[in-house]
Order: sequence, then C-alpha cells, then structure tokens
Amino acid sequence: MSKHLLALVDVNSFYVSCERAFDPTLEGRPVLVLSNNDGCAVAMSAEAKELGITVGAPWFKLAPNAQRHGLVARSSNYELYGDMSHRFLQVIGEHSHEVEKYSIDEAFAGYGGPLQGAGPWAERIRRDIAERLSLPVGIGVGATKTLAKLANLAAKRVPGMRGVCVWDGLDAEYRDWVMSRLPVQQIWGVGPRSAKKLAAHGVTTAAALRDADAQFVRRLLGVTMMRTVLELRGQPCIQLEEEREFRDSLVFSRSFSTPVSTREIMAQVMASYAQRACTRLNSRSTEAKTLTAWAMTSQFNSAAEDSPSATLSLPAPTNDPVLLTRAAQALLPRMTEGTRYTKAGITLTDLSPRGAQPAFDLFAEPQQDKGIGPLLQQVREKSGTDAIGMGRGGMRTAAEWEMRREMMSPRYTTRWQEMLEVHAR
DNA sequence: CTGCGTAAG
DNA sequence: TTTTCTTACGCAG
Repeated sequence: MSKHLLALVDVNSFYVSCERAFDPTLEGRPVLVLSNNDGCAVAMSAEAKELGITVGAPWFKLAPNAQRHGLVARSSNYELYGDMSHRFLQVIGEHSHEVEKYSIDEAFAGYGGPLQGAGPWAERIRRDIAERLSLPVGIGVGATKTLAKLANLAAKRVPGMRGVCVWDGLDAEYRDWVMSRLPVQQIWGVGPRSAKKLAAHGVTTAAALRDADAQFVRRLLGVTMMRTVLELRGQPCIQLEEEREFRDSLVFSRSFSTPVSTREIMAQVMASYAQRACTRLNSRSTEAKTLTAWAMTSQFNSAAEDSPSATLSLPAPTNDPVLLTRAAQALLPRMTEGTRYTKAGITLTDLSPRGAQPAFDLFAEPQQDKGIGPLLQQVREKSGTDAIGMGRGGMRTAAEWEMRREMMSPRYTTRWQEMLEVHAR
C-alpha cells in the first residue's frame, strides 16, 4: 500500500549550525547569533538556551557575563546563511521531485513510496545533509503539512527518534497520547490569540482541536483554522506550493545603529536604501510602479512618536536606481527635523516582470538614454554594494547610522577572499 | 481595494 | 545604551 506523504525537513538552530559548520570549535558551546546592529539574540544553540537565554535578549546585557559562561556571539551573516539554505534545498531536491521552500531553514518534500520506506528515505536525507553540509536536521513525515510539522516536533523532542519521525509509522495509541499532551498552541497555525479563544471553549490540546466540530471552529476562527482541524485528522487541505516567482511587494528596511534626526542624514539613508531595494528588484527581474519611503521612531519611546511616509506613483514601472533614489527623497519634507528616527525603509509595490510593458519613450529620463542606472547596478552586482553608488550608497567606510556587525564570520561560500583555508601537514 | 489582525520562522 | 526582519493570508469595511 502506498500513500502520498510529506516530509518537513528543518535545520536545528539554523544560523548557529551554519556558524558551526565552518568553525567546529563552536561545537558543544553556548553560541548566539545576533540581530542586525548586534542588538539582540535571534538564534541560539541548545547550550545557550540552557543558560536561560531567549530570543530577543539584548546583547549589551549578556556581553559582560559572556566570557564567564564561555558564551560566543556572532553577528548575523545572511550571505552565508542564504547560500547554505540554497545548498540545503538542492540536497533535498536530489531525494524528491516535489520540494517546497518554506523558509530559510525549512522545506517540505513529497514522498510517494510505501509507508515502510518512508523512514529509511528520511534517514538518507538526514545523513546526506549531515555529510555534505555539516548541518543537523530534524525530519517529520506525515499525510498532511500539519502532521508533518507535528512529526517534526516529535522527532526533535523524543530522544529515541534521533531526528526522524514518521507519524503514520507510530502506534495509534502513542499518536493519541502525544496529541492529548501537546498544548494546542504548538500546532502549526495556532498562535497565542487563537489559542486563547480555543481555551475559552475548552480546547487546550492538539487532540481536542482534532476532535472539535469543524464548522464550530470555522465560525470561531475562520477557514484557515478549520483546515488545520481537518489536516490534524489526516485530510490534506494545504497543498505543496510551487515556488512563487512573483511577490506583490518588496521591502528594504533597517534599524539604525544610532538615531537619525536631520534631513541631511536621512537623505543619505534614503539614497542607500533605495539602491539596495533596487538591487533586490533586479535580482527578481522585476520593475516597480510605486515607491513608499518611510521612517519611524522607537516603539519604546512613545513620547515623540512619529512615522512619516511618502508614496509616489511613478510614471511607468522602473528598475532604474537613479529614478528610485530620487523618488525616495520625497520622505524628507514629511519628517520633523530633530525627531530621533530609529528605523527607515523603502517599500516597492505594483511590481511587474521586467519589460512586461515596454517603457514609453515619452517618459524616458535623460539619464536613461545614457544607461547610467543599469551601469550602476551592474557594477554593484559584480563588485558589491560598496563599490559604487549615488549619495551615501557606495561609500566604503560605514556611516554613523549604519548597522553594526562587529562579530561577523567570513562569508565562506560566496566570497573568494573569505574562503576557508585548510592546512595539511 | 485597503488596512488590520494573526501567524510563521 | 535594549528589545529583528520579512512574508503571507483571511476578513471586515
């Protein structure tokens, strides 16, 4: 008997595991990866969790005691993680025809063979990723995405499973026991708000949600939660999705390392961010028709709250950094000189595939004729964002407000100069 | 169509 | 001195 099953493969403590893959001295030690600006912990090893550190813990509070605990912190190295993520998907793809990238460190994979073969199949994936990428993964297999997620949780929590769990391969009584003990909030798709509403009706465990009346759940929390109920019963409602080429919008936003409070500096920020948003636009071969430039003050200082934004509709879809950089300056008159802004961003909307509507010459700008925009982007793509740019974009020395990344590891897999050197003797 | 609430990692 | 960033979807208005 063969049944269509799904695996959810995820890397344990992905960012930390990427760091460890290239620096084995981190093995067995408490390790943290910090957010942009080295502000707070965003990922941690099991050893760091045991020290009581949680996501969001501010680094400046942990730093004084780090040495005493042997705690190591790394700045986030997204270039490395992104590349490792790509390799992770590639390996899974060699074991399955259907793969869906779910997040930077997770993927769903389809399995169409007999049930007894599912465990060995998952084990082969686990071993292949360990051998080729030095990354530890957990794999849950189930008849639906929700059950695969659940099995993945079990794979990590039950020591005997050693990272692989095939839900349908377990005893029915054992499955029931697990579900009756699992808090409903641990189910994929059930967040804190929904859990609270469910609890008010006596639904506090995964088993209770599975056995709840589907129509009742639909009325209480909508169709999405009803689908979750059906999926817990083994009825697939959430399909494996194709990679979506196309997104409706694109955001480039960053917090500043120190607040920005003058138009002069914000102009530099906008120039830099617009060009980086432009790079993302190009990497997806798209053009944007609308640009929103925005800034905001700290959420933790409600006294002087301000969140100015300016939305511009461009005459035609464009990916020209010159035009977008200029458009982003529209924020400046909206901001209050002297207010301490802590974060800003560029949102590009109304995206379309590049060249879908041929540019109407009437609106062509003088610099487009000379091809300055494409040239700038070409140089940035080839030689890095600090090679060339307009305004602040392209400066080699970091500006005062630019993000701090003081403990970043080398970009081992994407930069020749930063490749790992191995000496044999 | 848009903004908001909710969730995810 | 802190306290991430990004994407997606359903639903109400």
